[in-house]
Amino acid sequence: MAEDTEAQAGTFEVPEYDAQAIETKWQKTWEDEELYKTDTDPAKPKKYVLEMFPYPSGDLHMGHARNYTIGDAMARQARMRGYDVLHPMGFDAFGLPAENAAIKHNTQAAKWTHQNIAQAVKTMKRMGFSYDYDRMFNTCDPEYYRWGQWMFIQMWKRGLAYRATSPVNWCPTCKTVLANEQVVEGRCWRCGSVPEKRNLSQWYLKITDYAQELLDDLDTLTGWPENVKAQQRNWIGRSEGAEIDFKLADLDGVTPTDRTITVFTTRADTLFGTSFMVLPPESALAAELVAGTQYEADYLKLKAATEKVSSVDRQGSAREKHGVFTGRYVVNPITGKPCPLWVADYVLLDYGTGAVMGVPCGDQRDFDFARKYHLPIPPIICQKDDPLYDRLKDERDLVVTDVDWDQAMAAEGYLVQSGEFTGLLGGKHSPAVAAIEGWLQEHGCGRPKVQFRLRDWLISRQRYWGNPIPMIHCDACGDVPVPEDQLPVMLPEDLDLGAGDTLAEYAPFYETTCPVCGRPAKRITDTMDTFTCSSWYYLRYCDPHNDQAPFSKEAVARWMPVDNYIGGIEHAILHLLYSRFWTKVLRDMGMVDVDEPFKNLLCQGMVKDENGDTMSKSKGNVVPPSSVIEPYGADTMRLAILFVAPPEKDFNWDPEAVAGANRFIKRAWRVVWLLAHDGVRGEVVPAELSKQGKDLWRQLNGLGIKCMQDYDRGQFNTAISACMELVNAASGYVNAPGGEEDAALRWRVAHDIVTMLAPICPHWSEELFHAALGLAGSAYNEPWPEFDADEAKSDEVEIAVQIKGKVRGHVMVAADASKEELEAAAKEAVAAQLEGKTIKKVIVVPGRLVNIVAI
RNA sequence: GCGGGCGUGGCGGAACUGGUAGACGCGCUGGAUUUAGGUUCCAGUGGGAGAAAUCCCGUGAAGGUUCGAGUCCUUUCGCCCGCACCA
Repeated sequence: MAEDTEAQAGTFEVPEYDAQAIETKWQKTWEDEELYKTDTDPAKPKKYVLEMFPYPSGDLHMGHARNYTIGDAMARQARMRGYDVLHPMGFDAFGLPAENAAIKHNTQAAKWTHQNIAQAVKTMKRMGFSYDYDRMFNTCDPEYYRWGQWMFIQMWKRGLAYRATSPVNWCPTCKTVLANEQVVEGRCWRCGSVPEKRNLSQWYLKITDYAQELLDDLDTLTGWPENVKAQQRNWIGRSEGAEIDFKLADLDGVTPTDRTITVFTTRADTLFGTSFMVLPPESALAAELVAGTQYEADYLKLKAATEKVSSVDRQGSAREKHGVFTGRYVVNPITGKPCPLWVADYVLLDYGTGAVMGVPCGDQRDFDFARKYHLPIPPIICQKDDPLYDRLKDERDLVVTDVDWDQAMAAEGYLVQSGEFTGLLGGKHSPAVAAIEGWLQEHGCGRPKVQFRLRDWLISRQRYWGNPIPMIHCDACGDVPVPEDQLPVMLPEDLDLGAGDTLAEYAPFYETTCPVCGRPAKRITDTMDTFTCSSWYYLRYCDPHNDQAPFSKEAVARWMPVDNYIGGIEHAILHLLYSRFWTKVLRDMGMVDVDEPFKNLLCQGMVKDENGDTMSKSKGNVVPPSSVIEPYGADTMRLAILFVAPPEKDFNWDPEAVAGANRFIKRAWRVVWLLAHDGVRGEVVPAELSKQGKDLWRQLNGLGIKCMQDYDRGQFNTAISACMELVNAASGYVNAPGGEEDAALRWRVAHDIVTMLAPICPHWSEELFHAALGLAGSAYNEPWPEFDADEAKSDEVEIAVQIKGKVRGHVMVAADASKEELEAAAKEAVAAQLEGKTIKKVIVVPGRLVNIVAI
């Protein structure tokens, strides 16, 4: 009988691995059978796996391929592990590139967009991604953007959407305003132009209402990478301090008036050191105070100069500060002394109160400014070992002119010349801060204040290809929302962008009547930032065909939050912060029950070229996915991408690594065929296996468990390496197989290899599942194999014998040896080296090592 | 300046809660198959010494805790990323 088996194995010819034929065949079958339709079995636990949807600017690139391969492996694995899986895909279809392409090629933005989408979908299908295409939508579909408009109106009703006039970032190239988040390193996030400051009437969403919660809830996001959370904390920029009221002095420069100017500071402890106050050039108050005075001309010059200097130049130059005196004074509330009121370009209008108390001793910027304009630098903080401390600690109001500093004092130190507070320890959150804030509050001229760096989200864009803001401006009634039964405000698709048509000048769009008074009125022609569209798309996937509401509460309750969200780090602030905000707003509207939309976040690393440079069309170093799919197939591509590095790390494209992945897939193909052809489906009885069969069985269980744990951790590279080890072991077995007694084992190992690799190489697995294993149905629906940790243990293990922590030998012992037996065996193994030494202590770690402490 | 992360062979990377550092792969070396190249298969591959058993050194550097440290603590050097005149 055994002879027969061997003879068969010898003559059996393994079919060739033809990736192209296999992949096209199964892709068609999967589509015909709707294999990836979302499960709806409430008895099962759910898993929502989502990859950040793409902007359809052309075909998919390597970054997309990596992103979606990671998500697909997660989704497939979850399904096989018994989860009800939601794994959708769609397109973030509004945006400037489509509009620019339409202008350039004299076509329509919609047409260009849909062509790109068609191509991208084709590539997604070619990659074998398991999306539920029935749930696919594009944000430019009226059925989708309708609800974005509806949500805007709900926010408007709640006071979370508003219109305001203020200095905004205007990109001269994109011809639209930008949100703060979209000005990256002082430049437009999309085109790199330096935005201008313009004073415009724009629409905002009140994200600042949620600043504290957005910050606090970051602590609950244990499944998010630290750097993303850090970036968001940074961006929200919470800072604890105090507001302090200074009275504006009368024209005599001494007598306090009724007008106050309030500053924000985190360093109330340095109040005694305030020698001037600064307003920003844009300040309306400053303009008013200098109007008609001798100081006005200089002020206007500074204001004009500041407007001209871009934010990039402001950072790039040596940061020289410019200022002018206003001719007026303010009164320091704690000393009663007058301080000159200046205007300077280093103060920001929109942070804090837009006014700063100048403390040159404690702040480098104030110090630089004081030096340049010869303002006093009163010492109010120093170290106890500084001779200055002894000189000043008991004196009051000493004018010190002989200090020889070239920079402000260290942030922490002891107060001097600070009245009753002299001697207290000063610094951020110091006793001195608390004491002086207490004094201010008691005297009614100050109060604690929490300040955020985060500004409201500017969402209006002066562009065509976006979701129209559903508002109407009526001269009589003001801004009124479009009635909800008239939604969506349809974006007209017959504009001739090539000829310069814009929404603002397109009468058929903007001409309307006021829904309140019925008189002629004008539609708002701004569209919404595309990030509004991507702020809730993950909710729509839960219920994509709903035409009564954006989604049903039940559907969202079933699937949210997203369990695994995968995408690029470039959205660390923009999309991920906006989506968190949007979710919280919808929660407060009673539409969703979750506080946070994304439970686990994975920011995949970049795919760079062979030299470590980012791939780009202009550099000509782009490796398109097709260059791998065509010669090797999608499965090799997927395997290579996941194996070469952990998902969150950048990696350099390496053709050798791809060839290696292809080598493995072919080797595994052969091994599976040989095992399966010679195996029989049935229960493995470990006790009856051949010797080499027992070894293989043990390894199967051990590696199966390791592989599963690695999948759970999202460590695909090591999950694959476990599969490789198993294939290596099986390959060794095939070269010297056991007999009939191993038939069930052979089949089982073949089956498990196919199953364990199914999330990564789905076509390869599906083909073997049917052709080699002779099974019906789909490998995608195959339950994950069960492994037994006990079966992974061998009877004997090799343990290390250490002397004082250094490995000095190895010894084979029974796996279930007692500590005493281990110790005895270890001592024997290194007896020679223990000679003449005294054993102080022996540490026994069963299954691993024995450490003998001997001197 | 503030915040986050990372330093392991020739390379990508393993080592999950301290327990035999370098799994797995790439590359390289030798061998088999082949007319040859390629493919495939077998063996080897951190550095140093040695014929070998074996020994010494090794996770950016220096200290520390521990029977034992890539892993924990302190200091330090280097690199990457984010924010930045935010008061």
